[in-house]
Amino acid sequence: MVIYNTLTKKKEEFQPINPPNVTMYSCGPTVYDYFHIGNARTFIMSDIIRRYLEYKGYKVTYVQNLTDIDDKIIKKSIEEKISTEQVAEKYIKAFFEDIKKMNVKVATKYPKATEHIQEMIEIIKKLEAKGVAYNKDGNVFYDVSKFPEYGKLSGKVIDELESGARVEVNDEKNNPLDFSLWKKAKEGEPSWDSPWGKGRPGWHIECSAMNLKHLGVTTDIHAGGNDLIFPHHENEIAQSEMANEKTFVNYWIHFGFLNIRKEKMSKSLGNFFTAREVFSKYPFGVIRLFFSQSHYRGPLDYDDELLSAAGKGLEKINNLVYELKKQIEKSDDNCYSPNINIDDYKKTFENAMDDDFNTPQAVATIFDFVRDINKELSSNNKISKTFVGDSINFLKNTAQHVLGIIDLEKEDKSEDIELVEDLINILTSIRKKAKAEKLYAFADDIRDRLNEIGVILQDGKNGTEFKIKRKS
RNA sequence: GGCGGCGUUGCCAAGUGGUUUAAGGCGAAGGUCUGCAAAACCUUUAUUCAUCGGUUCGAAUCCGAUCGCCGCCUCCA
Repeated sequence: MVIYNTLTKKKEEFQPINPPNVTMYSCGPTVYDYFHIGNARTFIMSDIIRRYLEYKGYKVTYVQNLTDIDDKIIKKSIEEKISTEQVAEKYIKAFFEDIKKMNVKVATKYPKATEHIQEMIEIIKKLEAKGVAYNKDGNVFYDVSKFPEYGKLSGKVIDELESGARVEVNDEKNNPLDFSLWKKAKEGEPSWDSPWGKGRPGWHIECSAMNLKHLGVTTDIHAGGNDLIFPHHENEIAQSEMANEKTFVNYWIHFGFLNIRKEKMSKSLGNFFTAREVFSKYPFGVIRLFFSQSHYRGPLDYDDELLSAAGKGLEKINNLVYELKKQIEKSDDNCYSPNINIDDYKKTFENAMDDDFNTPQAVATIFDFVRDINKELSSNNKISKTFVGDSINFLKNTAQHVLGIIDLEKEDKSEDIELVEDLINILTSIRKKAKAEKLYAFADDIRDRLNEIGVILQDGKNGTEFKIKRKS
C-alpha cells in the first residue's frame, strides 16, 4: 500500500512503526460554531482512510482533537454572553450529532485542549530550556530560526517568507515568523497558571501535546486539510521534533478543498453550507459517494446537480442490495451459479485503495460489479444462495465497511413493516384483478398513489414486486 | 513577490510512458422487457486529453514555452 506523503511529495510504501498497530491523528474542529460541508469532506475522507486501514487488518488508534479554547471561542462567548465552556460544550455536542449523521466511525479518543494544559506546559518548558522558546512579558514564542528544518513540510524558505507581503507584524516577536506557544491572559479571559504567569496555550502546541500523550513520540499518520500545512503542521513539527528529538510524524496526509464555484469554501468568505444543512438535505450515502468519486487530494466543487447525480448512482447500488436480499431468501444452492469471480472485483477494489486511497477507482469497481451482477440477475431467475451471499458480502465489505455509503442492516423489519407489507399485498392483488379486466386507469391509480407515499410497484415476469423507498 | 496545484467527452471524474484508438457515475439517443410504466439489461455518445513546440520506436502521461483557473504565505479542513 502506498500513501502520498506531503513531507516528501511522493507516494511511499506504508510501513507502520509497530504493525499491526497504526496510530493516526486527524485534526479536529475548533468548537466555536457548526462546521461546514468542506470540513465534513476532510472528516469523511479521513474516516474512509481509517476504515480502509482497518479493512486491511490494522489495529488503528484514531485520535481526533477538539480545540475548545482559542480566540474565536472567546469572541463567541463575549457575543453570546456565555462562558467559553458553554460555547465549547454546545458545539461539541453538535459536532457529535453531525458526525453521527455523516456515518463517521467514532474515534478511539477525542482529547480536548483544555484537558492537556499541563502537558503543553511541559513541552514549552522543554523548548525554553533548549533555548528555542523565549518569554516576552508572559507571552512565550517559538524561535523559528532555531529549528534548521523549519519549512520542510510546506516547502517554504524562511528568508522568502520574511520578504513576503503577508507576514503578520507583531512587535513582541523577535521575528515575524515566530509563533505563540503561550498567550498571556487579557482581562476577563479564561486562563491557566503557568511558569510564565496566567495565560492560555497557543493553537499549535495542543496537537503536539495530544499526539505525544495519546499516540507516542512518533505517529504513523497525521491528516488534515490543505490549509493546515502551513503554518499549523509546520509548527507542530518544529515544536515536537525540537522537544522530543524524534520524527514527529511519518506520513502526512492532506485533503483538497471543497470549493463553491471554484472558490474555496470558508467561513470568512461566507460561501459555505453547514454540514448539518447539507446532511439534512441528502442522506449520508449520497454525500459520501459524492466525495468518494473524486480523489481526496484534489479540489472538488460543491454543486447540487452533482449531489443529485451521486444520488442516482447510490440508488443503483441500493437497488441491487435490495434485489440480492430478496434473492437470498428464496434461493438455494441448487440454483444457477454465475461464472463470475467475486475475488477479482475484491482485488481490483483493493488495488485501487492501496494506491493512495484511490476511491474514485474503488467506486468504479463497485459499479462494474453492480452492472455485472444485475446482468446475471436479469437473465436468470434464480442464482445460487452461496453466490448471492458472496455478492452481499462484497458490497458489505467495500461499500458499507470501507466507504460507508450503504447500510445493509438498516432495513431490518419491524412488526409495523410486516403489517405495511400485508396491506400493500392486498392493494397489489386488487390491482392485479383490475389489470386482468383491463381496467388500466384504475390499476395505474393504485400504483401512482402508492408511489406518492414512497411505495414503488414494479410489474415483472413473476408478478408485481414492491419496494419501500428509504428516506435516508 | 515566494511556493504549490490544476486544465481529460454535454457535466462530474479516474488514468501520469506501450495492456488505454482513455475507467466509472450522471445526462442524452435508440433497443429489450411491460397494457403503459418503473427497475434492470444491450447499443451509441472523446482517434482525443488547454495551446504550441521538443524528447522517444511509442506521450493525455516526460521536457520547454504560452494561455487560463485555483490554493498557501493571516484564523481557516
